[in-house]
Amino acid sequence: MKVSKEQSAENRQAILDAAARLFLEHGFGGVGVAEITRAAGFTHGGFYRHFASKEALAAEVTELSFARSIDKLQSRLEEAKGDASEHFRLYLSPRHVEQAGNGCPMVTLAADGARENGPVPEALAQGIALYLQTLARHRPDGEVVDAPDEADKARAIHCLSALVGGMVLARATHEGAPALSNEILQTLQKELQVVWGA
Amino acid sequence: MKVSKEQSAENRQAILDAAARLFLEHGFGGVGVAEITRAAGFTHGGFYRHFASKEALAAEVTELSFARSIDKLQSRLEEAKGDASEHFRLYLSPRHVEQAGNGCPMVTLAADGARENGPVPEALAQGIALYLQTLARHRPDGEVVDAPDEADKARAIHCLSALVGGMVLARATHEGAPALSNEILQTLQKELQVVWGA
DNA sequence: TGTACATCAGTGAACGCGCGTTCACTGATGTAC
DNA sequence: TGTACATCAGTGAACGCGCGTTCACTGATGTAC
Repeated sequence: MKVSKEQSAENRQAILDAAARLFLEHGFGGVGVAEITRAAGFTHGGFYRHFASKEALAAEVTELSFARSIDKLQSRLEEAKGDASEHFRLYLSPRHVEQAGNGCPMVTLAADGARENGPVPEALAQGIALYLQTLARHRPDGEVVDAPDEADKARAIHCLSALVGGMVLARATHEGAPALSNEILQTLQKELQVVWGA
Repeated sequence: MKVSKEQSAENRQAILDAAARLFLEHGFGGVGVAEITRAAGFTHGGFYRHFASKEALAAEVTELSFARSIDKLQSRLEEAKGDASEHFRLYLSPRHVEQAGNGCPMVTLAADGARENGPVPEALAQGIALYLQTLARHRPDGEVVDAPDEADKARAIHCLSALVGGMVLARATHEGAPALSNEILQTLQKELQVVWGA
């Protein structure tokens, strides 16, 4: 049966939200179209009324996840007036280790998506560039600059690399070596506070 | 036809080597048993004389890749008498961005393998733990200690996280934003030299 | 040492399964008059 | 405003394909005598 335009738009968003969560949890290859639409409350046949292909959905999910991640980063930095420690604390939390579905797209999708063809790698590169730029524009003293200098960019690259790598390692050791997983989180929090504050 | 024991052992190793390269390039899900055995010079049917399953192969590849990576790290640190800058230079090189097949297993396999079931996650956690321990035992002044202190461990976690995360980001931006990809490599090299040397 | 035979590494066809995608169909929506 | 009809979101069966795995077979290896 046909549904109203508003309902259809809501349903499309429901598929997108379910896909974002499931892709972040299991990777692009780890979840199928049928599972995604089922999670959104539909059957798989109607999927192609909303998206041209699974690949197109993956690209849109990438964009959406980065947009949400960057919003989160920006609001945290602005609330704390440039103090990034709260962002580090939330990023490097056990919750973020366990709940990948609402987490950072760079941890789960970057390695995966870089190997894809089609529109995903481009969305990925754009997302990373924008994330880094956002981070670089916020200085430790609370100032927000339009054109970050070399030190701002270096600080952003340093912190983001350590956050992403640290989360990859913390997730990978979470089951087999949970003590190490926690040590990685705790240690990076202290280390990055120095990097950011210096 | 049957082949000699020596030949058979060589063939098994050829499959293992081909699998290591292909898994590191395309991830565990991105390459099939048939492609792996073909790359090693055989047909897929004989695969199961050497390995119980694709999963078992993946676990062995994980162990092998970590062993090679840790050997590489150790010999580089020992040759340079504790100066890690040569290791950072090689790790953060364009060659490592482009040739994942002979590169660090943490960049490609960690996010992938942590989501698997079976023996892979365990091998992954063990590999990361051993890699970190090896790094922590080598001090900047060239001393090699048996029991690293807190500062040694923090240094190791900090540097490894940034290396892995940096490589993930450099790979993900390599096609879509090559200038940024290079900037990440260059910046991290300088930043980590400070972290290591401090 | 020579011979007869059991072993088993490798072959290639076949199996079953899950996946992305297509399609005929349904029936509520939205529109033309 | 009311009615007849075209549209199209969603359904569920079906398709084709590639994958991991199995299996009967081959023939060189290695062993028992």
